[in-house]
Amino acid sequence: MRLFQQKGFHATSVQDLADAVGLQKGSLYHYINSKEELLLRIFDLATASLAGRLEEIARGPGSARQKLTQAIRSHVAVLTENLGMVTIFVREVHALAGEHLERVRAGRKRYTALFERILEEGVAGGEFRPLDVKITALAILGLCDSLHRWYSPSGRLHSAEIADAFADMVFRGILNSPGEAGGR
Amino acid sequence: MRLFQQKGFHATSVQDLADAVGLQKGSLYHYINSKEELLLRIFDLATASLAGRLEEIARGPGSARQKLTQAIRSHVAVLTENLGMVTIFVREVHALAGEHLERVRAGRKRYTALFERILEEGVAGGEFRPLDVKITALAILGLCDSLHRWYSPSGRLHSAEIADAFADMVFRGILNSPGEAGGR
Amino acid sequence: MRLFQQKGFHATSVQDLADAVGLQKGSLYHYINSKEELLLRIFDLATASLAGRLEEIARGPGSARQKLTQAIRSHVAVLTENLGMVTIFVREVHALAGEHLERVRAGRKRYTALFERILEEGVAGGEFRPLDVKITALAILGLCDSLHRWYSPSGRLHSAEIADAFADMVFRGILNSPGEAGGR
Amino acid sequence: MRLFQQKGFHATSVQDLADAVGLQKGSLYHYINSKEELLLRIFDLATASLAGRLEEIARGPGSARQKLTQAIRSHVAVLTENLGMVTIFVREVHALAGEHLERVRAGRKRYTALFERILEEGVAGGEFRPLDVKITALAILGLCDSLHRWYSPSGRLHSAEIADAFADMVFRGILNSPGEAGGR
DNA sequence: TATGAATGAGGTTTCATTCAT
DNA sequence: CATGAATGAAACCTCATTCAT
Repeated sequence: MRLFQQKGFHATSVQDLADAVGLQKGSLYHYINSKEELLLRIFDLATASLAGRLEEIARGPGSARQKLTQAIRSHVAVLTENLGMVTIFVREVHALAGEHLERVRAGRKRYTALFERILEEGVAGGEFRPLDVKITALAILGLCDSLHRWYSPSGRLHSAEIADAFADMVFRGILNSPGEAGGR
Repeated sequence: MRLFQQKGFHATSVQDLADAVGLQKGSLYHYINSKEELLLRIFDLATASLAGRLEEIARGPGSARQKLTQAIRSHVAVLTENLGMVTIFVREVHALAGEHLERVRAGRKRYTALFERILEEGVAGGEFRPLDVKITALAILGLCDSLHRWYSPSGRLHSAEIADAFADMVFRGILNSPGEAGGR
Repeated sequence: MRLFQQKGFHATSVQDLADAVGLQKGSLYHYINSKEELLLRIFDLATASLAGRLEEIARGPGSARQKLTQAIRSHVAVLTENLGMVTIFVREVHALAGEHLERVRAGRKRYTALFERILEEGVAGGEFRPLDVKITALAILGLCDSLHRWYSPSGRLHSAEIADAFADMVFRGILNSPGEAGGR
Repeated sequence: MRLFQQKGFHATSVQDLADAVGLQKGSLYHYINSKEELLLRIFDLATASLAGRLEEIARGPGSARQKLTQAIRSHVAVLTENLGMVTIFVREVHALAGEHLERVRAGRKRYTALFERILEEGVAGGEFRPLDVKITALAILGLCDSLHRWYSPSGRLHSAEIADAFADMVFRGILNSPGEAGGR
């Protein structure tokens, strides 16, 4: 992961990988079938990490706002705890091909769909404004994913704070509207 | 651009490029010095396209809210009109190296800084809530850039509509707050 | 060595080298890092072969004339025993670049310096006429190196005979001076 | 010549040559038929420069010693006045092929043969010791050619002085033989 | 006389992968 | 479990040369 994140998938050679784990190139092939398969494993891992918590949240109790707050927190947590993994997840989709690509795209679609469902609930229940849920779901994810460009574990902000800032932005926007004061 | 967008930079061979323009591999090198230089040109073009309009907006008159609305519109317009170019811009930064990488990163930083400046104005003038402008700027851009994952010129939504939806989201969030009704 | 000697470094392709050792082009790169590195190895080998014996001779006992005789014999021996290597050494210096070139030039300089030292000793001790030792050292080496243009292991003259002929020439010149009769 | 001398024939591209004369690559081909032909011209020029004076000297009057002195002077003069040309002449023979190579080798052989004839005269007339004239001719040329490794037009020694030093070395060797004092 | 676009072969090198040991 | 030699395709790039304009 470290290598794929730092150098990119194509720029990382099997030799680099072997060096990193202290093996010869050939020996690596006892553990993987191909370099692409290794990438796929990372994608599967990322997909599972992301989807795991979110499904519970989506199915669970609570208002749409509460669910979305939790979903954002969960998403941000996975991102901050697995920065390398998620960077790869965001950046290297097009390094996959054929079936592998399909599999990953399907996983992504399912994940986005969970966000869409929460948004639909909120719109239906009047909590959220009438929204284009498809676009909004992607926009929220795009907003959160911006993290991978600046987040550093040693930075000043912690995962929870970032998640709250993002949630604030998503729910209330950036305008200074005196009418509604904080409160979640 | 088409090839880099569809296959990715590394997966596009010079042979592919030559075929696409109906030349021999070698002949291509009358027009470029290296494959990376070709990518760099795309980045420079993208940087210029994005920064061009934004600088006028940031310097121009109007409230912070008006400026940010225009900035988002401009950004979205460039994205929708140059989907291929921007996709490359977003995806292939790490295919550059050394000086080239520095140049592009610097361009990006300047662009983000313009957004930050508008946000600062808005916060100082009380238009916007107190915000972490750095994070918010990146979040807004991340939100807008999500476009490149789903936008199609032949789709149902036009550039301006999308920009307005994004601006709404950025300013007012997604909550159904009866207090503040639309109005920009 | 054979190929570099026969065709010259630039005219020898990696394909030629691979064919010669019965490998694929790519396989060759398990043993070398680059074609130039291969050339460098030959230079290092030649430098070592030449310098090895000469240092002992220069440091050892004996008159300057004895030392120079031995030095010429040693030089000629290395030449005749490693004709290919030395031909490359003489001909292909300018195929190296940067650090490599420096390294080889430094080695050459050290080697020439040993000849200069012997000449200085001889001049100081009155054995040799007052000489420009720098020029004379190079001239002697140039004289000896002419070998690589005509020597053949199967030829009529053996290494030792050639060395003696060269030494005679160097010490006594070609004039028929009845005063000094042979004798070394 | 400058380029071939500085970078070597193979390392000099037709582009380099065109740049140096302020033309486009294509335009150069109004003046030459091929890069190799250009090299050949240099060889022909060098051959002519060297052979020109020497033939007169060899045919002319005078003792063998006088003729050889003049031959060395002439050779050294051509070298010092055309350093680039001669460097190429010495270094790049193997860049030629086929007929061209034959032509140059033949020219060289004729040139060496003139030296051999002078040596034969000297040996027959008792001026020179009994010598292997073939080897000696090449040795003398090797000795003189060493010039191209260190001579600089701006250096301290002039062509004539160098030629005299070489002639001294060739005739009398380097030994301090009190019997024969200088005198040419 | 000069251009510069185009060629096409060939250059060196890298790479993911295989496999006998 | 590990090696490392070997593969062979493909990568990017350079080059001498040609030719219509």
